[in-house]
Amino acid sequence: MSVLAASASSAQGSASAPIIFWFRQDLRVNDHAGLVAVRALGRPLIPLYILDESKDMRPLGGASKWWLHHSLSSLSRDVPLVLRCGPAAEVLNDVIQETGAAGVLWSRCYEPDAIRRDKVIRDALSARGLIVDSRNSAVLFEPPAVNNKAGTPYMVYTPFWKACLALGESHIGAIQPKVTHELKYVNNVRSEKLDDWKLLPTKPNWAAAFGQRFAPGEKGAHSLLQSFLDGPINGYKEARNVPGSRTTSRLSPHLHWGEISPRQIWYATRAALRAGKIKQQKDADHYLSELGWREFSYYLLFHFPTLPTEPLNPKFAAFPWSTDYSMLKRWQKGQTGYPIVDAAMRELWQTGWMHNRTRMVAASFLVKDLLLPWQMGEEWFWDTLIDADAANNAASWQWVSGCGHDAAPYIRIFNPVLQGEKFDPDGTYIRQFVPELAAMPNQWIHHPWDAPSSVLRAAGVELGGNYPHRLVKHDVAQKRAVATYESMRPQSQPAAQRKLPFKALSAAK
DNA sequence: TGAAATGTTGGGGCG
DNA sequence: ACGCCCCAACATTTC
Repeated sequence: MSVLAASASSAQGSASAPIIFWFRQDLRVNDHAGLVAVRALGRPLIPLYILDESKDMRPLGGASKWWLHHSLSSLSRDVPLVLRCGPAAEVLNDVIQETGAAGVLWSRCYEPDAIRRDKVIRDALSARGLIVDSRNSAVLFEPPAVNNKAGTPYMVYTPFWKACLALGESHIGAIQPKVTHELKYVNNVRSEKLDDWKLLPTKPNWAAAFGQRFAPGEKGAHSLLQSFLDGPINGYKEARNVPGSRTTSRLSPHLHWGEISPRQIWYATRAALRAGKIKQQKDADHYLSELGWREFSYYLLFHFPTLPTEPLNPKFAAFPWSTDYSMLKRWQKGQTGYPIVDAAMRELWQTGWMHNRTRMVAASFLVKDLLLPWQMGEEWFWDTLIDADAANNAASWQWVSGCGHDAAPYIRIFNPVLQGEKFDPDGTYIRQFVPELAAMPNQWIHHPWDAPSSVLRAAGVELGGNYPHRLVKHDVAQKRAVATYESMRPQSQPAAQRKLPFKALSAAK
């Protein structure tokens, strides 16, 4: 240690001292502003990934770990990645000590625990005279750049996204060149073995089917984007709602880990539109507006750091949630008796991913039909989704629950039968993930409890046997939800007063 | 990114 | 041929 430390301190001031790039949720080498900044410094690079499982960071979900393993494995084919585990501040100190590094660069994160951690690290390193620098790599529009006239955060998606679009492509900036082949690397830095981190499940290997659907890593992300823009984006505005079809881009996990940047998606989509590969502007606009929802989620999490756990609307703190957790288990296992909900939850369990339409249906069922707290759904999704993302997950659960940023003036309750009939009319999705219903005719597959017993028998379905009875009757549950939610609604007050709780919340931040 | 209730319209059956 | 009724399909309103 003493020899290393001595050489370290002498090298630290010199122009040849290496620089650490700390990879986090930017696991790519293209369009990477941080790596371009490393090139500008002209110093040898130590590409570092830290597995930080300390208590002040939210632990990764199981499915996220699976993805991370493969993503790191992919990234380490492009750069000689150094792997370390431990509290980030300590690991960075160790690597600086060992190598005499002149400083650390990273891409900014927007999760509250990451912001807190990064600020501590930034302050400590710069107090020691080390180089510290961070860039945006994760969003088109960083939260502080988007402001309304009143100086308070936007609380409704549409005006938010309009304000973003008004900032324009000059704000989004140009794609950054790939620079990894121009960099020199420090190649004798101690690294842990990825396999030793045991990020992959073993007994049982519940991720067995994940790899059939997804190819983690930067290359996988770009081939997915290209194949999406080569076809399925045409008709996207409507077809995106059909869970039994392959009509969404499925880029969410790649986006979460930064294997592809929203900027790359933005420009590729615009280019495809100009080239005539995308026939209708509305399909391109709608696809990009989905990136807008992601931006909005990051924006909300930035302005409201308690978003993952506390309802945005403070009235909901006193919501009389159910405590029947046996129902939670049935929901998690896809045993609710509602075919579209069960298909959704089993898709999640089997593939680590769930279609956007059925995320809304399944989430609405947990919160509105079962009256179970949305935080429990948020936690389950966090653990089981390969695209688990603190901002998207929290914002979406709050939207579904009606305690967040949904602009609708009514209580939005999804009817699982109607949603099934509307978006999975021939039962393709249900047949895929709820095989015990595969032989049910279209007419009954979304509500088998109404089917004549002869139909059930012919399809080999026994309600309460190989497929469960409904946990609740939706019409009854719907009325119960309306009655319960009614107590959360503001009494008939002037509109100006109704907005007060939100203003007070943002001012107090 | 909802659902149910209510309103409107237009075609076909039928006296 | 005409008016009336029924009702499906679609549109609008309401919560």
